[in-house]
Amino acid sequence: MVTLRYFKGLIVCDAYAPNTKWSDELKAYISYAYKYTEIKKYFREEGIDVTDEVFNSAPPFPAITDEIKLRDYQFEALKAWISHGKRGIIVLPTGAGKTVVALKALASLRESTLIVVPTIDLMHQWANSIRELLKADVGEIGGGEDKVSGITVITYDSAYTRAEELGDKFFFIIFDEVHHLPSEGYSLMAKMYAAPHRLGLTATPEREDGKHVLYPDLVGPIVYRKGVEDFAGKYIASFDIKKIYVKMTEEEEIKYKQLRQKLRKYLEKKHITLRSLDDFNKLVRLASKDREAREALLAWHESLRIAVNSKAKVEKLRELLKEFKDDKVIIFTRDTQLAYELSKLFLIPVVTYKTSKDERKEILQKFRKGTYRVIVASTVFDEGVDVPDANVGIVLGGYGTKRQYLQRLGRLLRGKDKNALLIEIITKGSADYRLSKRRSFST
DNA sequence: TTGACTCAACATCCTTTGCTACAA
DNA sequence: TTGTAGGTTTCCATGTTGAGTCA
Repeated sequence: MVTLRYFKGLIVCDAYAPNTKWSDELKAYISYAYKYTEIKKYFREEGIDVTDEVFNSAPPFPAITDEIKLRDYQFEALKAWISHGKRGIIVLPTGAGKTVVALKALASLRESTLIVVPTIDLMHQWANSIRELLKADVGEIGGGEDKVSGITVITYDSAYTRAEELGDKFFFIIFDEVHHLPSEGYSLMAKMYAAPHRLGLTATPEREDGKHVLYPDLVGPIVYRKGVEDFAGKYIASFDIKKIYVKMTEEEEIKYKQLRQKLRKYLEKKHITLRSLDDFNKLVRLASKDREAREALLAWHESLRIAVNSKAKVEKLRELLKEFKDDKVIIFTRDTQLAYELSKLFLIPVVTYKTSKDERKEILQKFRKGTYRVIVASTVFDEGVDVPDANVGIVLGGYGTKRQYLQRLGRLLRGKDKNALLIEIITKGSADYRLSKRRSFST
């Protein structure tokens, strides 16, 4: 006879099982809570009786009304997840209804559920969807709210700081925007919850740091995947992508070359070749001690800024704003400085992380109503913000990641009646061109 | 409750154009 | 002569968010 208990993010048992280790402090074998299912299965297979006290304090599942109708692909996704033992990740593009699939899973499981989301905005959005679609009572934790219920929505940060206390209260855990999960702190959090049933949702599972390989251990494998190209024109708007190339001014080009030269000289001197991210990090480490390295790195930053924010882009933008004078347009920049400059120059509202909550809300509302036709944003809208439909997006600058690119495109695809257009303005012969190539759609 | 602050965590950051020292 | 590793176990900048604190 073996007893399984939960203690502060750990499963505690009085006999050995694979994945456990002896704890002198607790005088028992322990493991991170997420190994709960495996441990229990092991004892069962060994013919050992198990007294399971792990979920003794789980809140009851509330009364719900389930009238959710799934589209074909949503049903397929759900089926795939169930057939993988109710563990795994569903990849669907923005606007294809990931939330609905998750709510259907929740409604069919009827187990106490925790939904983990990256922002407070998303927390409220999920809670509202649950109230509307399931007519259920819902708890919220984060952003000043603190109510645990049989269905609870929580921020990643709160899920992390309160993992010890909440890890034994939910059988089912949903990670929205699951690409956040593999980071150091959050992956530890995922291990401290005992929930045997796990569902991850994202449009963009791949991470720049390669840590997406951790998914199978933390959540389960990718069980269903569809991209934006599978749905364009059907469930989300059809779209076109247009690239416009511009050149730096003579002045910019001279400055750009000077800065690049500075970087190159330093790299040559130190026999460093920038071939991988590791090489780059080497330079960053050097810059913390070596003044010359720091200057070389600053030169790199500055050269990138010049290329990404070139004057020709602004002039091209002026033309485009005239051309699309009847459309709803979002302009995306890489840094806040350019966002504010464009706001001043074209007299359009701007949203960055410096914009107050109230002001942001007001701007988005007016954009939704049509009072504002054009808005400019830095990288704030890249994720988790419910941005009203626009049909034209103009990218002046961004990262070299597919994730950001897809997320920005996703901002335009919410409404399916209009054809969306994403225009990228790129500075030729510069680092900006390489960034654009890296994030480019056709891999 | 709010507002203004600070702090911590997370994400991005590369692709050019083969050196030097040391061990086997 | 040929092959291989080249730093320490953390972070040059900027952008973004959530949580916590204090008035």
